[in-house]
Amino acid sequence: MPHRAAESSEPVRPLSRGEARRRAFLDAAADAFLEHGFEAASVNEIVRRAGGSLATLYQQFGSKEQLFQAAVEERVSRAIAPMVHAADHNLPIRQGLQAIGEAFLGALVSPGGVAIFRVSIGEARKFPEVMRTFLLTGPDRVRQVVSAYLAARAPQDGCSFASVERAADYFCEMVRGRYQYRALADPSFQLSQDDIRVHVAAAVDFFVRGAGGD
Amino acid sequence: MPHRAAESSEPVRPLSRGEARRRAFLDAAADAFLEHGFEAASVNEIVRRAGGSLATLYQQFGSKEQLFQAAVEERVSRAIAPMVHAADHNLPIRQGLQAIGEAFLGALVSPGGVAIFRVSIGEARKFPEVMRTFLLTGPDRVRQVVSAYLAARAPQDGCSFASVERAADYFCEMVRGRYQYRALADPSFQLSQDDIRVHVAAAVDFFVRGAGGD
DNA sequence: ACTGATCTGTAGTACATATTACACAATGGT
DNA sequence: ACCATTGTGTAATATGTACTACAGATCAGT
Repeated sequence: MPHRAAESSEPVRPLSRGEARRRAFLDAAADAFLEHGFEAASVNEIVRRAGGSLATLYQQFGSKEQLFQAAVEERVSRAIAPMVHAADHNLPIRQGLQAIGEAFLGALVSPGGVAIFRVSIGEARKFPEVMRTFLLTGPDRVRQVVSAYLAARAPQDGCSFASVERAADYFCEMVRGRYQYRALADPSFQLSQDDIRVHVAAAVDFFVRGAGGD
Repeated sequence: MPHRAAESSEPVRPLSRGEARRRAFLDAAADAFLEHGFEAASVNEIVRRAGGSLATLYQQFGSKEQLFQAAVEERVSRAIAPMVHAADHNLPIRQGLQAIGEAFLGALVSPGGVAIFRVSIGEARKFPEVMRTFLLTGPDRVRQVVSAYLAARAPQDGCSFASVERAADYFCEMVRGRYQYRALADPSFQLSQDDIRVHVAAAVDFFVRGAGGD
């Protein structure tokens, strides 16, 4: 037994080399799965792109299913991070919602966001865990951010709601609007920063006036 | 050449027998594709369920792709029909929106609706036509119905909008809310008729008050 | 530089599945 | 009742792909 390693059940730091390969595999796998879906993506193709060896991949992940799960979940949680920082409780209601809404809609219609959405939903029956992760770290997290912001800021701006959670829900769905559908249907569909601003501003206006603000 | 058939290029009525087989194929195919997705569904399994013969299926549809397209598109357009009849321009705004909203949300979270949504989006990259059909006969159609209803009825109930189309968009998205996500994530998720009523009523309330009604 | 472990490259296995070929049975108009 | 057309059953082809086996290269710690 090693005398310097921690006596706990830690995996003894299989760090540098294996970890690098693992990262490369995960990245290539996420690309392939997000582009083609689970069934249509080929493991050999993933290895070819990642540069490693098929044997190593199977030693590290065990099966195509587990690789899919790991790759997509990692990509999901990474894509959401920037959105959380858009909430600033010191901004007045219209500006605050505008900032959150723009970050949200921008992520939704980005190619990466569309791909994640598509594959999470498309494979949800075979991989309920992936869908669960997507929901928890995606829509639910955003709703939570909006909800916290509304609770903290809405009263001093004259807005009130029967239920803050429901109001946050409504706001998120209004921002999504039809644009996510369009992006899902047409890969060439793009929203400029201006489009996003305008659409979010309209939603904020409808929302704030409905809640008694201004 | 037959002396009674039209001299045009009509397919000479291959009616009764072929049409019956065709229906059976389409139905079994839709079931399989909606359950497993395009890649994972097996043509042999479809034939086994439909009862016909593999050769006939290929003679009628040509390929798995074309079968998928025909089967899913037919199922899509059939699922939407009942929703259109929920719009009654003589009902006052709250009742009218309530009726449309209940029909909409009920269809969205029904097992069939969830399956159609999942497969349309999941296979949208490989089958953009299916996604297009889904959008046109589904969300777009509902928005159109809501939009027409609002334009016809909102003024006499004291509601006004900067843009009727956008307002219709918002209403539809508010009704969807988080429930469609939940249904997508959890196959056992169900909404009772009461749940639907309550959720739609809350959305109608928020929407009508935001638009200056009541 | 040496050694034990880990990664690499290639090739092979097992299996599933879309698609076709062909001989035979059922059908429907006359 | 006949006959051409169309559906049926089975089996074969061809291809792709997940996964494994194994010999050799590459690395990390001493």
